[in-house]
Amino acid sequence: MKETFYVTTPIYYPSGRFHIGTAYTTVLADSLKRLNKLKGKDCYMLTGTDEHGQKIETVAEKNGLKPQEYVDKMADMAKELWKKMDIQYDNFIRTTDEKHEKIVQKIFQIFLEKGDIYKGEYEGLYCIPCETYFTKTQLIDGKCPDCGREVVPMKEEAYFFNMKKYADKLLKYYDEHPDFIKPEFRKNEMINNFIKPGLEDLCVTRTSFDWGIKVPSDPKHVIYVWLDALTNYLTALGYLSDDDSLFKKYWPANVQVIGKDIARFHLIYWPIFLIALDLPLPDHIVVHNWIMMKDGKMSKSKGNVIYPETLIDRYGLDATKYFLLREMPIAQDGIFSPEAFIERYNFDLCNDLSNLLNRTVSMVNKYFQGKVEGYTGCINDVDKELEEYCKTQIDKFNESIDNFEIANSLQEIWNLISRTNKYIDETSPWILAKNNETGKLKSCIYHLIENLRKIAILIKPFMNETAENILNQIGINSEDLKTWESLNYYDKIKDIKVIEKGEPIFMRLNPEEEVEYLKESMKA
RNA sequence: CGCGGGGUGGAGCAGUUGGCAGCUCGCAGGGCUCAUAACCCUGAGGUCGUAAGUUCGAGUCUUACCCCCGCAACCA
Repeated sequence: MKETFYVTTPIYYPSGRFHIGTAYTTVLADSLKRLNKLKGKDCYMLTGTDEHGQKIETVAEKNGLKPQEYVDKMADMAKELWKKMDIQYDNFIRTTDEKHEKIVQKIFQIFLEKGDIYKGEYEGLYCIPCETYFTKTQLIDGKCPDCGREVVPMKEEAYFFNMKKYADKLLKYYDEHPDFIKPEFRKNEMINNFIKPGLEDLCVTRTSFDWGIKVPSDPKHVIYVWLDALTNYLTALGYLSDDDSLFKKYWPANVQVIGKDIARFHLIYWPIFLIALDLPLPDHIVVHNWIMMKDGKMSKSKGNVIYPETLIDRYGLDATKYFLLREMPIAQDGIFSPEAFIERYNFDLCNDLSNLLNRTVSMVNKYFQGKVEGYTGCINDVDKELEEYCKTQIDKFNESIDNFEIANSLQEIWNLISRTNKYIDETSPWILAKNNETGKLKSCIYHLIENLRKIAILIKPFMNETAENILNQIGINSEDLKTWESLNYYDKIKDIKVIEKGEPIFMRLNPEEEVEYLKESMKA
């Protein structure tokens, strides 16, 4: 049986239009799925929407809709965006799915019976008009961060999950699985800020609104966000349902991708729920940082919000994905700026990659009527060095990927692209042609084509269309020459014919015009 | 003294175990013509936040101080 790979995104809260950060998380997960699929694994990717809660109730009302009507609309919006972005998810879970709701109730009952959940009182600072609790640190000048009005101390009956009971087990797990949390400093953040000072129990129900899953044994309570939301990763696979074959096949998850805003919930509460359910924990939880703007956080009031559609519609999906994956380090905030986007596009995609393909295809046509017969070995040290460099870069790529450093792994691919461009100057094929040094010329062309083939395979998980385009232009049709495994050999291309007139896969953009365009679109 | 991350040529960043300070962009000069004002080469530019210490030798270790950022409990 094939090795399985289960990757998840968070379920997104559809209280508004998805911005580029949401797209980034999803692209990251999708890329990991595609990579592992290419490596031959049996993959399953989950995404979805988190549709309950106070805020949804409020936003729906503002739009003159019932909560269910509103979330139906938003789930469609999400699916449409993921379609546009060619996200290959296998399941889209909605927390309003009846199947999900039933299992959440079941899980709640299990915890209740085990004594992990108990009834208590939730106390906090409450904004009456907003019907929301806030903590002291959330307040702005001591007032409600949403509406600016006074908050009052309130309490209500609520159920709590006994987190304290599991704190030691969680620490032990962290300790025994150093790769569980990526990057590692997030783990220390959790330990120092929350666990070491003494974990507080988590409130898992509310009575102040009812757009949520009811507690079966006490229906005036609805299950509050985290127990409902986090368990989606299990319910989506049919955990505790009549058909749990997917769960048996794919659990535990290999990688769960999240943003830093929900780190605490995924790094503390989620593993504890799993421990309490006596289930194995995921291999890795990858916490990525945020996409910031030059002037700080994206916000509508600053007029600096960039939506994925803006970039995709004008520059294409692959360019958009490339920028996100290349520019956003996992462990630091990345910065989006129109200038940076256009620079990446022109330098990396046009000058380096597209140009390499273009000049190579042109030479094969010019010197050999578009034909490449086969491998003729290494004619000289330059060839040999190039082959070795290629191998090294693939190793480096793998190393970075294993650490979820996607930006670095792309960097390694681009180093290979640059090295290949340099190889053309080192071998000067136009001189070889002039001097009728056919043997050397053949070897040079073969090496260029072979490197392009490898480059295409390496970028395929991140830029599928571009990869296919490259392979098509250099005439690689055989599926055997498109596999991940085929990165291991150098000599298998035989009797291919490149496209007669290669179209540039990326065309240079006018920086001034495009920066202007992006700035305008961000204001709107 | 809450915990953690960081301060490296004009900008953005790499720098595993201490051993001649690198990358991308920008700038200056050159090369080539297969390709896109592209591609390739060379050069200028840094007392690696400040001060002291350990060491034959520190961006890399220790201590103190200055500055920036993240986290700090129910916010998806």
